[in-house]
Amino acid sequence: MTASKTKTDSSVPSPPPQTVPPEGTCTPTLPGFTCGLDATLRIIAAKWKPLILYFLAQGGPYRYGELRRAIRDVSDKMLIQQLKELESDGLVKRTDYKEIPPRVDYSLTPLGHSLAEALVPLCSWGTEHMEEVSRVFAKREGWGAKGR
Amino acid sequence: MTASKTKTDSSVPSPPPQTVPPEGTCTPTLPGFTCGLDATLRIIAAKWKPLILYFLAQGGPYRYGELRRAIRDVSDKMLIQQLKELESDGLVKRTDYKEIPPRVDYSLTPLGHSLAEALVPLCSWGTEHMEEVSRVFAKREGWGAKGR
DNA sequence: ACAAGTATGCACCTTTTTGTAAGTGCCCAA
DNA sequence: TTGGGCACTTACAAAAAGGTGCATACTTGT
Repeated sequence: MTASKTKTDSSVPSPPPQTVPPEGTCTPTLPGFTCGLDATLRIIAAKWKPLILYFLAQGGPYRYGELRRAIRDVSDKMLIQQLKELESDGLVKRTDYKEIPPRVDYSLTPLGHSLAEALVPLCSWGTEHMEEVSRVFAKREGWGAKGR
Repeated sequence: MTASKTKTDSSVPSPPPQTVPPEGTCTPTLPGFTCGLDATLRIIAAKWKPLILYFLAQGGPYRYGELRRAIRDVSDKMLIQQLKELESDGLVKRTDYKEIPPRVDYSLTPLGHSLAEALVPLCSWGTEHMEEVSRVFAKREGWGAKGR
């Protein structure tokens, strides 16, 4: 077995050969998160969440249908589902006008805004390196059955 | 591009009801990506990739085993798999010393480095808002069967 | 000799995530 | 009446993603 289960550390002979290297930069402040990045990822790691946040960040509040059309290829189910999670995580605010033909809109909370801002560099990176990125994808798709 | 919805307008009632709103900020330069963020996500959206990049970014090159121990809970399969993808995507460089007991190490390419830097804000966000984040998780887990 | 560590490969299987299609209640326009 | 839009909801797949465990080839420590 490889060392997965932290069995009893019965390591006797030469136990600390290499210590887990970087320990400073990431603050393991709270239980469960290895570092800030880890914490962040657990909140936005979903296919459409970053896009939703980013979209909401750049326009004012959006109505459900607008978002739906703006974010290409997202389905109702996914959009609603992720909006709900974002809402219950305190990143997005949902406003229901309780009107007869339904009218609802979504906007960012301050927390959501701050996260959206943290996403900006990623967006820039993608824009700046888009050629490389698309080359990568050409490779993946072109080569078909192997890479991934 | 704040509030305008392309209403250039058609006073004509029917056909173009609402156009996809924000079209400026994200540069839809290349086919397939709706914006830079989209492109970036397609490259790093995997459970361990951001963590791998981030780790590699803060120490020099790491040997396979070190990474394995450093990134808690990752399995051999996943680590290797994602390292390979990162390698073939040009973000990570693998150096095989071809020694008898295998010895290999991984480091970031310049491209990988730039991406890792774009991840810094996310890491900071997580660190800064870790309390909120863990509250969110307490809710999710505590409430069990409903939320998510 | 035997266990353990090194860096992977591979087959098999479970869990998560995402997608598809259809349906709801209500209103307006043709 | 039919059709469409609005904002969702639900049941049922399909597809990823992730995990476990065994194997390799070789060395070193016990």
